[in-house]
Amino acid sequence: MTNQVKESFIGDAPAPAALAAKVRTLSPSMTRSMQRVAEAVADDPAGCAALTVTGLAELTGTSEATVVRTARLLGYLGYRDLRLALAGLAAHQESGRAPAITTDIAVDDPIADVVAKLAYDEQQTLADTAAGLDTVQLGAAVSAAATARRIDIYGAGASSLVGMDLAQKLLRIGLIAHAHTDPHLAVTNAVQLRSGDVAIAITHSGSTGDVIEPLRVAFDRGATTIAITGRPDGPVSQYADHILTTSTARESELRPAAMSSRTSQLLVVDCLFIGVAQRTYESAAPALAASYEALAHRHTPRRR
Amino acid sequence: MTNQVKESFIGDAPAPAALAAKVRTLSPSMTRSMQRVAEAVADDPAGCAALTVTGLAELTGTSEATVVRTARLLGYLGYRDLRLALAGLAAHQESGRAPAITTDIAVDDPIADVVAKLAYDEQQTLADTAAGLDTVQLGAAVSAAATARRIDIYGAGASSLVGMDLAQKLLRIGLIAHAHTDPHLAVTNAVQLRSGDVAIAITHSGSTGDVIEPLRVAFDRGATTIAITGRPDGPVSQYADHILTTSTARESELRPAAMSSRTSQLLVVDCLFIGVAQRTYESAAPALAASYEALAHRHTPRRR
DNA sequence: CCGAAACGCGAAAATACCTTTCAAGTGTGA
DNA sequence: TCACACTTGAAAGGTATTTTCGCGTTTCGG
Repeated sequence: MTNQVKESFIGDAPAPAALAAKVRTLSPSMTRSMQRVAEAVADDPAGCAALTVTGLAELTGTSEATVVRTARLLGYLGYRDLRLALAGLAAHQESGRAPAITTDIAVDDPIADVVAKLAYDEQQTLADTAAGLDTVQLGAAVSAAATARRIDIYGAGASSLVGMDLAQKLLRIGLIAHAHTDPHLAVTNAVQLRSGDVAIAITHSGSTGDVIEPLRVAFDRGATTIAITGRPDGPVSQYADHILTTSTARESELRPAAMSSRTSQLLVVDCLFIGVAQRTYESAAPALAASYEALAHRHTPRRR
Repeated sequence: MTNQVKESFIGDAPAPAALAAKVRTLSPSMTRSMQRVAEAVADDPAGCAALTVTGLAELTGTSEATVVRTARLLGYLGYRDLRLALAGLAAHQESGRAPAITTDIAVDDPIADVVAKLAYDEQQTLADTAAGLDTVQLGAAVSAAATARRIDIYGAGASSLVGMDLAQKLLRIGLIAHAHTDPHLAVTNAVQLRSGDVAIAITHSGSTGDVIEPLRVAFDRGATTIAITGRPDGPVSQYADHILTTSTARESELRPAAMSSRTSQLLVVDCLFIGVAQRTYESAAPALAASYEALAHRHTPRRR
């Protein structure tokens, strides 16, 4: 039995092009030696594809066991599987050579460079997120949200804004959505949830207690729970029926993780929203039109 | 001895994409069973890449030995080598069918296409924004904000979230910033502003009365005013000392302008923030570190 | 039509490769 | 300082691939 689908609960998408991104996402949860292996693989996929387990183990100064463990963590069945993916990736990058080297944003960068670097980084983040997003999970999340009686959203800090953004949009197409910012009220409200309701937790770190707690309660109450997180192996996933992974961009001193993760989260949220809007098109379209119409009156006429 | 170069006089190049052609060329010099194997490989490279020698042997009704012999004849070191090449080839042809990401998002697009299109659109928006952003205006805005006694931010609807995002970040580096959502309170507060203060209005349409009004008051009071808008010719610009232009992405029925403008606004806001952080690095760095430290304690430990 | 030689082919042995287990090493918190 | 949990590589255990070997078949000269 070669093709058994022994999918792992954590990372399961074979990830075609987004390997580098995946390495970055999972890197924090890796041990030192695993990181060495992952790094080698991300650095030179083509080269590694030519190596056997033993070869890669020697190259990275680790053992075969570690190599296999790393492959598993990255979502593959084993090293053999990873190697095949690597071969595919190598063929890919051979055709589309994109150098695009960007250095970190420095304190003394002129403003024009800041704009360019920031824009490039965010574009990269979007590409990574799109590539790494599990469409099956997303589809499931969309289905749940589209038919939900009510949707509760939890987020803290920067993520709370993403939650509000989602809530705003869902409300616009006539769904009952609410973004909670107060953790106490969130829990209090979560108790009211039951099967047929949907709870969405947004946390980059995957371990924000204030967000996990209401999700846990919702989960226990039988609601369908969704986690949007950059750490799919984090505690939040315990209570999530569907996990949507955001990508982790490089962060620097001037650009904390909270900031770069937002871009990724917003893309995921937008996808979720569009998906839901598609499913509920009959009611969504008129609702959108109506809200647009209502807003038009709040604009002052444009002077020419 | 695995890698002995027992060269075959006929074909020796690993043949990247021209596998089908090679099969046809070599076909006459193959025995019947080898032809069956070669045919299977040429027909469905991706499928074969997923099979082991044994699997492919069974599929073609031949033996492992024959499969290996065929691989050799095709110019590979063995079946393992062929399989890797096959994987690469499969990845290639997969990338061939792009989901026509330039078209609008349709109601019946599969979820995977939605993700691709959305990501592509947002990337485009970022590029446009970065290209169209006036760095002189941005520099001036940064200077004003970096030295401001206090910063008030106005936004309505989706833009209010962008305002909050900016306020959150400025607060994190020790500046006094406040994002107003209530138009009445915004005006009431704007009255307090004076020279040395900064007011920022965020409006995509450039004509949102609720946002223009407080900016006007601030302007009249002598504060430095900044407008972040997609319509630099709109009414809001009358009262803005510095205008930062966001780009307008294509909008469609499923994707209202409010949604696509957000990406652009956030990039501008990020640039503004980074600029300010650079200028106030001495105080910003420790403040960032402190807020990071404070948050660390709100994370539940990660289960391994 | 017959027999010998060459060839095609697959079963099974041999090998290389991958995976799992396990125990020793290492750091960490009480 | 001890106990505990986590890392890690060595080695055992399985699979997949390659090689060997010999049987059956075809071919061709007599």
